[in-house]
Amino acid sequence: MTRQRAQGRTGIESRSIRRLFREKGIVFTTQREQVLRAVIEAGKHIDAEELHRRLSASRQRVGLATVYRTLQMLREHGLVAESQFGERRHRYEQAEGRHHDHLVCLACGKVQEFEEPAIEQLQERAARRHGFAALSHRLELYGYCRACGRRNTP
Amino acid sequence: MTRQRAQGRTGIESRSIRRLFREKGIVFTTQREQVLRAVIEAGKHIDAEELHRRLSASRQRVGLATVYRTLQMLREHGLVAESQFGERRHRYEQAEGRHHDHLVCLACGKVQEFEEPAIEQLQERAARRHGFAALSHRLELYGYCRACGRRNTP
DNA sequence: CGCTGCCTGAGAATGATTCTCACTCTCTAT
DNA sequence: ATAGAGAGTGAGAATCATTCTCAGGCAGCG
Repeated sequence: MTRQRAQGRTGIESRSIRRLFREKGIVFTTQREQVLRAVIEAGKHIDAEELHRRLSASRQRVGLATVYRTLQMLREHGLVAESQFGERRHRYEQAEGRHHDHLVCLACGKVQEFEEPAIEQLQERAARRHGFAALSHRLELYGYCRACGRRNTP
Repeated sequence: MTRQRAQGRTGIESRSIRRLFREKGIVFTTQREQVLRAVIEAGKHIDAEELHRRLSASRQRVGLATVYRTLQMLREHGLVAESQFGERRHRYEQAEGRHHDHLVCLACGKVQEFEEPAIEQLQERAARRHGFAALSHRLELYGYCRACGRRNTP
């Protein structure tokens, strides 16, 4: 298979993951390392089962229960982000420094990301107005992407 | 476009629901009437099972499967709105003319609604910038409500 | 009023996620 | 290093919201 992927973007060495975990107070195990690495390599919006499948195929076997446990733990530590696009299952991606939201196409299912800092500010303002201290949020727009929109709305 | 709604508060007569269904091309059944009426009477964020419980207690018995089927159908016709507040189950409410979003308290679980028309506009703009035709959206802010925030962050 | 076909209900099925618990491994203190 | 304590793991069972199945019912048209 392909070699250790692009060391620049996704090629986190074991040593740095170990250190990352230590900094966050997370006990290091190879399973946890594998899961985090797989989420990062997947690139986008992967679900637990697919993650489990990939891990079983290559590298070391990791139990499905552990995949779920680890994803939840990584989420609590802010290392992965969880979304749900009107589907039953959750999807995960590496938590970026900057937050982004999602455009979900109802026709082809494609999910694209977008950022709109102004929205974030307004959200914060709206929350504050209600005496609410917002920690995180989830914003998803449902509709038709460029390709499908052309097809469906003449 | 007739603004015939709010017959008092909950007192929608059978006749108007019948007509409403007809206008939407929905076959009228007493079960469907009961479900819609119960959602409206519940007032806020009720889930399918609770709805089923209430219907079984009072009025006519309605099967759980029918509750689910009907909720989905009413949602597709824009008569009820569905949300999911980080829980497993979905919650439903009467679809209002104006859209609103939700503030979900991570401590006490309380859900309050808010409106921020400016956010809606920005969303629309962001979507358009990506060639995306937005039909609906879902925005939830997670954090601490006024009461819980005082307790947790002194 | 009688068909035709959509609607309903009870229970089974589904499927994503969580739980259980015996066993294993990590980490810290020796 | 090493051992001991305690947290992590895996396989399968359990959970549980939701959907499916299909025999029997009604709605609505003619």
